[in-house]
Parts: sequence; C-alpha cells; structure tokens
Amino acid sequence: MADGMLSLSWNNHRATFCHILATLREKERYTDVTVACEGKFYPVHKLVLSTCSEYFEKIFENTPCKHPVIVLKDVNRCDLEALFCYMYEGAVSVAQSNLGRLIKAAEVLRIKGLAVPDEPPISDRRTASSHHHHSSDDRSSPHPKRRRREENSHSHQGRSQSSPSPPSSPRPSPLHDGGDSHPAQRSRSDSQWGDHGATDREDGGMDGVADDRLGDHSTTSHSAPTPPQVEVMVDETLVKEEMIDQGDTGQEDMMDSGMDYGSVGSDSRLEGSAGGGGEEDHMLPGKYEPKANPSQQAIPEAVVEALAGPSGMQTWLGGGEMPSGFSGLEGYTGSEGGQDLHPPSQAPAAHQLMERENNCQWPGERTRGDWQGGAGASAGKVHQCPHCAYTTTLLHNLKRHILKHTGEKPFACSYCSYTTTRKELLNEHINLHTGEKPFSCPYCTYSSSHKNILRRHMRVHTGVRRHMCPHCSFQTDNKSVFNTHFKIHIKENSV
DNA sequence: CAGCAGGGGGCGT
DNA sequence: CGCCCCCTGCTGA
Repeated sequence: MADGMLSLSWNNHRATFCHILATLREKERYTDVTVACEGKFYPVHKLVLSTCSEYFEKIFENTPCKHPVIVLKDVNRCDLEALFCYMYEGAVSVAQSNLGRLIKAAEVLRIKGLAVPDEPPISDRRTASSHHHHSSDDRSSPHPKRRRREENSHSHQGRSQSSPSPPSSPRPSPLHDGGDSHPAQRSRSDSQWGDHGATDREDGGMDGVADDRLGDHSTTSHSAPTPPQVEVMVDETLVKEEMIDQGDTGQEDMMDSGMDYGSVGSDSRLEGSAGGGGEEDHMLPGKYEPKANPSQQAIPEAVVEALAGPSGMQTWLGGGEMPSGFSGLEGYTGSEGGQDLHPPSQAPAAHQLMERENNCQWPGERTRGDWQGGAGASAGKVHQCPHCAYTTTLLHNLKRHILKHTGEKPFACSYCSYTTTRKELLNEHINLHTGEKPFSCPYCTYSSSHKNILRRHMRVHTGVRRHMCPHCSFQTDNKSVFNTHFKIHIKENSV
C-alpha cells in the first residue's frame, strides 16, 4: 500500500452482491439472455453465465446479438435450475440421487467449480481471498465434484432448499413455464414432454433423453464433454426492449447497467419494463387459455418469435467451438448476411417452445362467404409475381407467395427438420410433436391437430359433399374420385 | 377417411 | 405483419 492509501473494504460485498444478483434475476431485471430448456424459459444474465461457464462465455462471444435465446436440448430442466441457483448464489442443494445427473449437466455446460476447475483470476485473487463467507464458494477447486458432494452432504448456508427433492430454482420463472399448470389439458402432451407433474417421471422421461445424449458426448471426450445441443436465437421482442432501454443510456454492456447499483432503482424505463414482468407474473396460468390475450403470450411469443423469427433477427452461430447440435433455419441468411447456417437438428428437442393453443373456436367461425367475398380488401393495384403468373391485390400475399419461389422457409420446427414459410403452418406442425389436438368434433369424440382435418371430418356428420354429379345422385368429397366418376358420364355421352 | 403439407384470400393491428 | 380463414394435393390405412 502506498502511503496515505486506505483500503476500503466492503465487508458484506459478497453477500450483497449475490443477493442483488439473485434479486435481479428474480425480477428479471437486466436479463439479457434467455435460456430455454424443456419448455421453460429462464431469463438470466450473460455476465453471470459467462462468469461461471466458459462454455456460455464462448457462446456469447460468438453471439453479437443483444438478447440471444439459448436452447439447451440435452440438459434436464431441474438440473439447469439448480445450476442457475449455483451460479447466482454459489451454492445449491441437490438430492443425492440427482447429483450425478447434475454433475453431468455441469460438465456439459462446463460450470466452473462443479465440472471445471475455476482458476482464481490473478487480478482478483486479493478480492477473492478477502471474503470468505461462503465456504462452498471459494475459488480454486481442484476437485469440484468431490467438493460438490461435500457441499451436498451438509446443507450449506446459502439459500437452503428445504425440500430434498430435485432442486428447483428459487423462482423458476413460472411465467415462462412451458406449462406446469393445467395438467388436465396437458394430459396428452405430458407423455411427449416427459416432464412436469410426477417427479419420477421427470427423471425417467427427459432424463433418459438427456442421459443418452450425455452418454454420446462422453464417448467422444471424457475430460471435456461435448457441449449440449444448443440453439442460440435472437429474441426479437427483447431485443427491441433492450434497444429502447439502451437508447439514451448508451450502455452497450449489461455490466454497466446491471452492476451499477446506483442505477438499479433509478431508471424509470427499466422500472417500467420490470413492471411488465410483474404483469407477466399474473398470467402464468394462462398458458393454455384457448385464446390467450396478448400480454399472456408475451414471453412465449417472444421466444417463438425468436425461434422462428424473420430472417433479419436470426443470428446463427457459425463458430468453430460451437456445439455440433446447433440447429437453425435452413439456408436462411440474416440481415447481417453470410452467416454459416447449420442444417436443422434432427434430434428431438427436449424443450417446448410454441405449444400455443390454437384458436379453437370451431364452429362459429367466419362463413365462407365472408372470406371469399372479401370485405374491403381488394383496393386497386394488382401485384404480379416476378416468377410466375400469380397476381394479387395484396402485396402481403405476394411477398408470402414469393417465398415459394425462393425456397425461403424461415420457420423451423424445433423438434424435427421441418421448415416452412409460415408460422401458423409451423404451429400446426408442432401440434404433431406435442400431441396437441385442439380441434374437437362437436358430434363425436374425434379431435385433430389440424383444423382442416376436423373440418373435413365434420362432413361425415353433416353429410356435406362438395362434389355432386349433375348426371346422377353420386356425390363425394374427393375431387379425384369425382373426376373419375364424371369421366364415366363423359364416356357414356360420347358413345 | 384421416394425416399432413402447401398455398391463396383477407382482416386486424 | 400476424393470424385466421379456406381449399387442394398427396399419401396411406
């Protein structure tokens, strides 16, 4: 120390820091990355993630976007929540039985202190050694796993989880929940997701998948497990928000805003956005409302947007260190241009993204005349497709049509390699994966994942046949069958 | 007949 | 632009 220099030490810095971090996470304030896992969405902080994991750090390094969405496919949700708890608070309780799995997940994500030795930063060594409140959280940990077990055996002093059952984060963002609520409505999809509800099924279901993958990874490398399948996406909505937030602060780095205690409570705009989060809290059970109001869909929709958003918002990593499992949109070049896109993953995703309840307002929809007659739609100008003879009065329709020619399919299924040009088609397609069959026949127990299928099915009840033979009483729904039939009459007439 | 995918019209925001 | 409406085509049981 130089003469006259005083060392000012904030005794409770560490505890306060951790507490505020956890609070910020709870309030989802300054969160700048969303981690999606098994249908849940966890808004967290890049800073924390990259601090605790080189793996995440790498991802963020290679992800220039403001608010990426990282989809973890090979990590159990409970494990992830536990790891978040661990990262934010330096400690987490975990049941003995889940320890192995958790460690695996930690290895996969290269969580410092759990799976990766956390070398003490040279410059910070003084700081690190100066606070030793949490014995479980001191730097250098040559045997993270073992230390982990010790930590597990005697409940630590941190945020003690009273329940010995699978660790759950203090507040696993229920508003982003893939749908723990409404089990009745999820009866079908539960088997698909293999999560929620019974915990043992959780272990058996998702875990099987995760373990398989982990096993695969471990075959390739023991010391450094291959990172899990991850998708990183830009959350358009959140990006917008953030841009607004940063508009006048000029803060480029979340560190500045997020760690600036002085600004925590002073920024009214941030307060406002946090208030939005508060609102979202109220809507958590609304996930399966047949027609969720816009606010209810806020976050899921945001992520949906991110997952299957327009080209301009897609930022796919082409980095070398990135996991092989990156799946993305097919041949789609973002506005940044020239990203190296990976083919969509074939692996079944272990997450639930857009299980959006489709509009279920069967019967009582618009009559055919409504849409065919077209109210005040066609106003003047006719737009001609440059690739074919198609014309339309709506530029919007032309744009959509042109996608057919360009082969652009911006919307990718997160469960399979299916891609499509339209979001609603994707949503219908995803029903196939989720097992959702929102369209029920009012006459029988039949239900379908596609509204069109139901509509056609209804004809068996209503007896409506679209094709009626003018020559005889024959009628059918099938055009080709009708044509075949009609040819008979033509032949007869010609003979 | 059901399942699935693709496509066009048009309304609401 | 998102979403809803509807139709059509192909396939398979």
